[in-house]
Amino acid sequence: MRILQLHSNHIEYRPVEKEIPSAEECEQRKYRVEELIVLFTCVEKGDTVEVAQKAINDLKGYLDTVKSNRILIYPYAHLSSNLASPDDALRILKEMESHAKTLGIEVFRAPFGWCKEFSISIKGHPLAEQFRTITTGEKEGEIVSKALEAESKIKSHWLIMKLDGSMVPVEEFDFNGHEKLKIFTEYEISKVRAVQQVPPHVNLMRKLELVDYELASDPGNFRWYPKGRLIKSLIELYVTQKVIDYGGMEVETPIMYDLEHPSLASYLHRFPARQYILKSDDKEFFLRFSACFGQFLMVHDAQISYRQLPLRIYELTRYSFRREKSGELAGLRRLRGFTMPDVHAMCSDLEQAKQEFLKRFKMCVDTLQGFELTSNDYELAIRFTKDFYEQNKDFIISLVQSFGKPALIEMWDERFFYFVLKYEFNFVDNLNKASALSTDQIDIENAERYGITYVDEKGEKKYPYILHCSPSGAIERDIYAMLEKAYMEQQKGKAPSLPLWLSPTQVRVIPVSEQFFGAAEKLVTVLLEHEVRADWDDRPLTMQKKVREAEMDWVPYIVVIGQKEVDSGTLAVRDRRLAEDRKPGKVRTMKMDELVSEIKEITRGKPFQKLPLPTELSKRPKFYG
RNA sequence: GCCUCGGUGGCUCAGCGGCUAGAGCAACGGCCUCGUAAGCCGUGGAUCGCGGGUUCAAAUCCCGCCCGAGGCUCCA
Repeated sequence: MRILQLHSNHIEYRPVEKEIPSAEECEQRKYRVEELIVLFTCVEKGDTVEVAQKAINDLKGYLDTVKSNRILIYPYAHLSSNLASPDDALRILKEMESHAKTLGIEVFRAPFGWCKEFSISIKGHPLAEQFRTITTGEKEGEIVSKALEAESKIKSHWLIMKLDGSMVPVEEFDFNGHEKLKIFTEYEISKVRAVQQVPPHVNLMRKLELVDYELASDPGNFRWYPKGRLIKSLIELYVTQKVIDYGGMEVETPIMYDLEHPSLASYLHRFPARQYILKSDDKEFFLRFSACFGQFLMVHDAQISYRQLPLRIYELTRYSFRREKSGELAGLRRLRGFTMPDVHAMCSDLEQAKQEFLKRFKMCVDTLQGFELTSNDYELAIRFTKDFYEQNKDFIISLVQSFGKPALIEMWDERFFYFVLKYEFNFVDNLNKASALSTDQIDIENAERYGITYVDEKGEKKYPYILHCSPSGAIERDIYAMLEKAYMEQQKGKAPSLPLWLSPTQVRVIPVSEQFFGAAEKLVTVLLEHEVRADWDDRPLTMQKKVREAEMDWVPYIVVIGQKEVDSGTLAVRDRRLAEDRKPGKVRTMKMDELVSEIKEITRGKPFQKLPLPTELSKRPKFYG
């Protein structure tokens, strides 16, 4: 509903002729009303009785402000191109009239369905002219809940699957030795609560100058400082490399799609309230919430033979957008704009899908390993329909056995999502919150919806099974998990750190005094030539202070250079990994090539990029703190 | 979205109706030229989140909004 609302000295109007057959009966004379609010009102498609009442309720405050209690409801179709039917419009307008009367407002209503002439005199004060758009606010939510209503009735059975393949209800499982699985299970089922505290990774991401909130954007859209950008970029390269090794074909697709596109609409309307909508001319676009759209549309248009299956297609979205409710956003854990690797596999039949699924399961474990996250750091959840379980018991058991720890099971009596089987690796953080990292699912619905087919041996078109996998989960969330894990280590008295291949500075060189600036710079040059990220501290501070700051930057190797090193040709290397129990890192004596080959060995197989910051610390701005 | 808590120099925080709004860190200037987690002195820097209201007087009390966190909910 749209209302042009005018605080007027008076209005005069006269019905001239009927515009539609269903026009209201009325006296064809001149009407005049003094000292009132004129509501030029346009009823739009989908407006309900609730909208009518809300329009009047909202108006009440305005009437008090301008100290008036007289209104004229004037039907005015010209405010929208999405009109309700005349019958509906009249019904809504009458509802406004009667609702206003019950609130004690003096109401006039101009006849509906007439071509009218009018003249009006409007007051000049700042609040005199207003335009309002009224919706129920819950409108979209209602569509969602209706779509999901049937689904929410379907019962989930919560179980734990042990390594021998047996399943017990969660209440009967002995969680001794599986504390994190217990926390995760409780989080999934009952949502237990934690203390009030800023998530540790939020402080760390800012102190380390990686990422920060951007107040000028929508909440949940972050700014990335050089060090954070480097880390994110390295992870992006790393995950992409993993997927290409597995056989993924990397593509790139648009971030926005036509809201009215036929194959997108049905998928989309399941969750209509979570989109960013973008207007361009008179069209509306939504920002993608996953890579599915672009890839499915691309595969839809492709000629695919059974010989080419499984067909793996991959994109790393920068970004995917989900307009999560504001209360759900939390640091890097839950964002509105995030980076998501997404690899789909089209498989000919269930047998092929299962084999492929297993292969990808291993890829996921392997990918997280690169972040130094192992099965000790996350919990497996598997979700499936009862039917699927009955027919594929051994397969599901093999997943749990391959994982090596008991897993949380959610089993449904009936299928209500588009998938029959899904798993995630869930990270449990310092606040006992769980969030999914890697995930994969077997989708039996979307091939048909998107018209994705392949040609089988007999020359017939068939719908493939589609697997949806994110081997790492959102990149931001990987960083969240690493920072949260580092914080846990710190609580245990260890030095928190990032994996060496992700450390923005791998080697920090600290000259003992200005006399050794030249030597320090030379060391850095050599390290850079070997593709080691090195920098040196040329600021006018004491050496002790520089060591301290390097430690607070989580620099893995700190090399102090003075007369001794210049004379001996060796390096004094303070090794962060050797720090224990809040004691400073041990200093090792090493040759340059030993240090380089140690770093090369530890970072082998991982991507490398230069640090996008000056190598002299004095030339770096402080982005935070 | 709802409920609760918070927002004070770049950062962390103190002040919670009444002197010119403070401290530490950081920045800047100078001294110091240093051997593995904070050297010393000085200078500049604040529309107290934004808007409105109450009051002789508002960072402080009230209302609305914005941002963050926690809870509820949600997580394709």
